[in-house]
Formats: sequence, structure tokens, C-alpha cells
Amino acid sequence: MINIKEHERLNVMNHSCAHLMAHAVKNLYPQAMFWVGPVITDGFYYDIDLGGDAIREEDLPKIEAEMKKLSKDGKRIVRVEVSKSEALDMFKDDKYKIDLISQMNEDDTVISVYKQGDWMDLCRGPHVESLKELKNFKLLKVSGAYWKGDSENEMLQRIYGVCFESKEELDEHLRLIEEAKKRDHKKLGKELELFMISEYGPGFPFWLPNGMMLRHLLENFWWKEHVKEGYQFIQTPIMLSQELWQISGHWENYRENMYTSTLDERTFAIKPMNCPGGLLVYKNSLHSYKDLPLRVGELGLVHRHEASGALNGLFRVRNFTQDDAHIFMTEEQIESEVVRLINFIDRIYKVFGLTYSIELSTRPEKKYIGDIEVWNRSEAALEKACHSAGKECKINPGDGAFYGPKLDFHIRDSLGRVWQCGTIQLDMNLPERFDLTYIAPDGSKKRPIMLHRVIYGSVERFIGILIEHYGGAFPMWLAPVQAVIVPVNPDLHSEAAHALAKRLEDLDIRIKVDDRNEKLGYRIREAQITKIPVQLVLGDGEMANNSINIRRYGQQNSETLPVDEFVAKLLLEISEKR
RNA sequence: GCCGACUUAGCUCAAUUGGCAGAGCAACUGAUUUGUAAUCAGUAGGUUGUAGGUUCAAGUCCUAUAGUCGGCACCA
Repeated sequence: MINIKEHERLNVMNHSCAHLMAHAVKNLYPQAMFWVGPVITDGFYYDIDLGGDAIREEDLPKIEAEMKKLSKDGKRIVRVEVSKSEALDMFKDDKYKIDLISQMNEDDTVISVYKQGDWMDLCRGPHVESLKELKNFKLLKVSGAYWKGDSENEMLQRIYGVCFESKEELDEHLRLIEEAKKRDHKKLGKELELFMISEYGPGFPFWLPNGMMLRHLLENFWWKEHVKEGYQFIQTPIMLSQELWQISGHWENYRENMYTSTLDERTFAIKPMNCPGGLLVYKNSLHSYKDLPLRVGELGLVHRHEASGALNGLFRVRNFTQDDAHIFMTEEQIESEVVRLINFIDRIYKVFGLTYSIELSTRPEKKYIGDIEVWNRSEAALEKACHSAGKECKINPGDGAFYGPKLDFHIRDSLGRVWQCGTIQLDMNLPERFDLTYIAPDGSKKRPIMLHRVIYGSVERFIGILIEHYGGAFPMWLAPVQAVIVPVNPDLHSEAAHALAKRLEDLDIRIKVDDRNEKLGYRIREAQITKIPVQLVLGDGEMANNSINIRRYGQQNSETLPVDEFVAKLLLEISEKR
């Protein structure tokens, strides 16, 4: 665990390293002008305008070398405080710095400038004392970045880098990056034949048999767990008429990203969300307060025309399956229902060995609908539910959707990377737009509270995360092929191998027999490469004793067990989802 | 969509200043009968993403276009 002091020190170093990099860039590209160079979760970046010139990835070593030179030279970093007019004069050749300074207050702001040798930068600080302290750094990538983060603006060049106290820490960081590359789900998806994406359908993944099995297992697990939680299930159409999307408001807000089709002079849109369909189902019958909370699940396939540059393997696709559910309830039921949901989500994530943190996003300053009192009560209910469930929850003020507050679940994978998957969102908009009601005890019609929630988020994306989390070596219950039987001599032991396979198949174990005319080592190797959890070797010895030799994925050694004992152990491992 | 890089056999990659498109693995055929990460030999496999252009000659240079990747913007 890194403590706060070390963390601050690391941030200061990275910030100073951003300055060091900018200094080096200025030496190599005198025309360069600089916007900002902040510290980020992993390292730092600096946004630079090279006036038409371009830094390429291959130029990074050159910049690093210049940085090393400056570091060795070891200039001290000195803080200077100046007035606004002095600052404007000092940076008169850099329009970006002028822009920053112009936004500062005339009188009461102290403007600080950090100087190192002949180079200086407008900066709040703090910084390390000398460039000498910056030794263990690496520039990682270059990219474009819009000025002020606004796509209407020109693009600057952004250089990313990291800096550490010790070479060991830097090496460890670079090792983690390499490890992440090895686990890339796009690479493993190809190697393990899980999915493919054709150039005929950018962003539309195809599921290959192995991936389809994985998907089926996840959906099946999802279904069973939801039955336990009192959910009902529906399926709503992929395509519904334009008028429906006008009622829901999606037409107005997301039309650009919706796939549409007009035939017989009527326009239909492929659903980008499941909710409107779900609401039509709710409205299909009358509901009593006695039916609430009503939990309705749908594994719904949605399509969204994402920007071409946003597509990324299974992480960002144009069609995906939300493990959606809508819960309709009274305001009094919010807290207990959310507690129940948090515990539910907790149970699911634990199965995958994923830890997580929860964030509560509250009412936006300006753009929101509904009654402020209801917002306050809902936010309080969500927060209280977190605490009742024994969970911490970080508050993101003003980060909620315009239609309601939400709890987001940020999961942490085996490489320490964070992904937002689950979310619980209250919706004060759609029940109003669709005029949803239930009959209260006094016979009057009341408006239910609606809650959207997903656990996987998108099944496709969740599988992408799981592939990387497990590095493609899935636990027994998820492995597309759970075991492969390798008869030592295909001619002599193949029959027994198939008999054993039949027995295991009857127990719903996903089994393969590799009785190809290849050496044992060759077949074992292939099973290891395809990350099949266990290899079962069957030869004369095993046939004589009704035993089986078991070697697990990633292990060198093997053990021999009576077949009955092995089967019992295997079934236990599967049922316990280890 | 924007900035940049990339695209050669099913996969992973070669191919000198523009000068005969090649290897390993996989596939197929045959031999081999296998005890825990690659048995041997042979065969086949390509309009070098696509469409144009420059050139005596283009995988290589130029233009356009599609897709992928790394970021940016976006992510109901």
C-alpha cells in the first residue's frame, strides 16, 4: 500500500517531470507553445502546439535523451511570484499561457512562475527542488487532444509520460503495461477463438463457439440469480416506432446515434435503450401497490451508432446486450430495495473475484427535472442504503443524470484497473412522460418510482473485462472447454477416453478428447496454450486402476486420482464457481 | 468525428536505396504409435485491405477510401 505522503511526493515528481519534458521539447522545437501539463492517475502529460510540426512516437527517445541531459545538468527549480502584468509580459510569446493568465484576477491573485535555468512555466506548484531528482521517467505515447477539451477547438499534441522515485518502480510500472498488453481481450479473443469483428460490421461483434459458451454461461448465471431475487423477465422488440422515442425523449436527444429505417412512410428506430419497451409492458396492465416493488429484467440487445473513433474491441461496440432491469416501487421502498440491490450486486461481483467501490452522483446544478424535495429524499435514500448495506460511498456532487441520482459501481480487476459496470439509477422522467401509475391503498392512482439497474453493464464489455481479468484462463465454471482427455496412445486408449468423456458429458461437463495422432507432449502443450483448465492423461496405468492423471493449466506437475474422486472434486469446483 | 500509427498466407512476422513476395506455426497427405509444452518428410496456401496514380519496374513512393489500434471528443 502506498501511503498519502508517498503519493503526494509521486504527484510532485510527475508534475515536475511534465515541466522537464516541456523544457526538453522547447529546446528541440523552439517554436513550441504550451497549454497545460497536469498529473494524472498514471503519470503526467503536457499539451503542446508545435505550430504545424509534429512529434511522432519515434521522436520520443530524442526528447527523453534531452530530458536526461537536463536532469544531469541538475538546474534548481525556483519559484518566482509576479503580478499579472509581469506574467503577461514574461509569456508574451505563448498565446496559450496568455490565455491562462488573462483568466486570472487582476489584483488579488499571486501568480507563481517556476524557473529552471533558462526555461520557465506558469504554475501553481509545488515542485521538486532540482531537476536532478528526476531520473526514472519514460515517455509513453503521443496523441492529439482538443484545446480546453472542446472538440470545436483546434487540436494540440499531447505527450504522456510517467516518473517514479526508483528505477524498480518504473520497471514495475512498465511491466504492468506489458502484462496488460498480453491480456488484451482483442488478442486473447482471437487466440482463444472467443469472438471476431468483421470489417463488414465495424463495432458489431460476432460470437464464436467458445465465446458463445462463455456468454451463455454468464447469462444463465444471471438469469438464475435474478429468479432468486424475485425478478420476472421480458423481451421487448429490437425496433419500435419513432413516436415512442419521441415520447421517451430519446429522439430529441440521441437521434444522431440511432439507427432508423423508413418503410411504408413510417419511421422506426432500432432501440438504443430497453426502457421505453419496458414501460409499455408496465402499462399493459393495471398495477396495485401490492405488486410493488415490481422487478422486471431484460437481457436487451441495443444498438447505438458510436463514433468510429470510439470503437474498441468489446469495450465499445455498436450493439450490445444490457443486463437491464426496471424496478417500479413506492418512494418508501427506495431504501430497502436499493439495499437489496447492493447486496445482490456484491454477491455477483464476488463470484468473479472483483472488488469495487460505489459512487453516488447527485442532482446537477442547473439541468435537472422534477421536484427538488424528491431529489433530496432520493439522494438521502441512496446514501442511506449504501451505509445500511455496510458500504462506503463517495459522493460526486452534480454528476447525476438530469432525470435522477445514481449509484455507480467501479470494479477493480486483477491488474488494478478500474471499470464502471454496475449502476443503479432513479428515474423521475420516464414515469412522468409515460404516465405510469399504480393503485394506492386508498384507491387513488399514484406515480411509481422507477429504477434502472445493470450489473454486468453490457454483457459484451463485461466479457472483455473478464477476459483481461482472468488473462484468458477462466475459472472452471466459465471455461468453454473444462477438460481435455489425452489418451497416451490413441490406438490403445482412445476407446476408454471416449467412454470417460461420455460419462463426464452426462454430468454436463464440457469435455474434449484429443486422440489425434500426435505425441503426448504436443497435445498437452496445445491444451496449455488454449488454457483448458485440466488435462486428463489416460494410459495403461490409469486403465488398469480406473484412475486418471490430472494436470492443471499453468502447472508443471500432475496427480493421479481414482476417477470417482476426480469427478466429485470437479463437480464441487464447478458448483462452487471457484 | 479529430490527431497519429498500422494493414503482406488462417495466425505471428520477414522482404536492403523502388528490382523474381518469403519463413515459422496452423491446414492437408504420408510415415511414425506416442507418458506430460512442439516426431519426421512432403503438398498446398497471395490481385501485399480496396480504388486510382507516378515509374521500364511498386509490398515499398503519391492520392483517395475502408478497417484496426493508441489517445482526444462522445458514452442516454
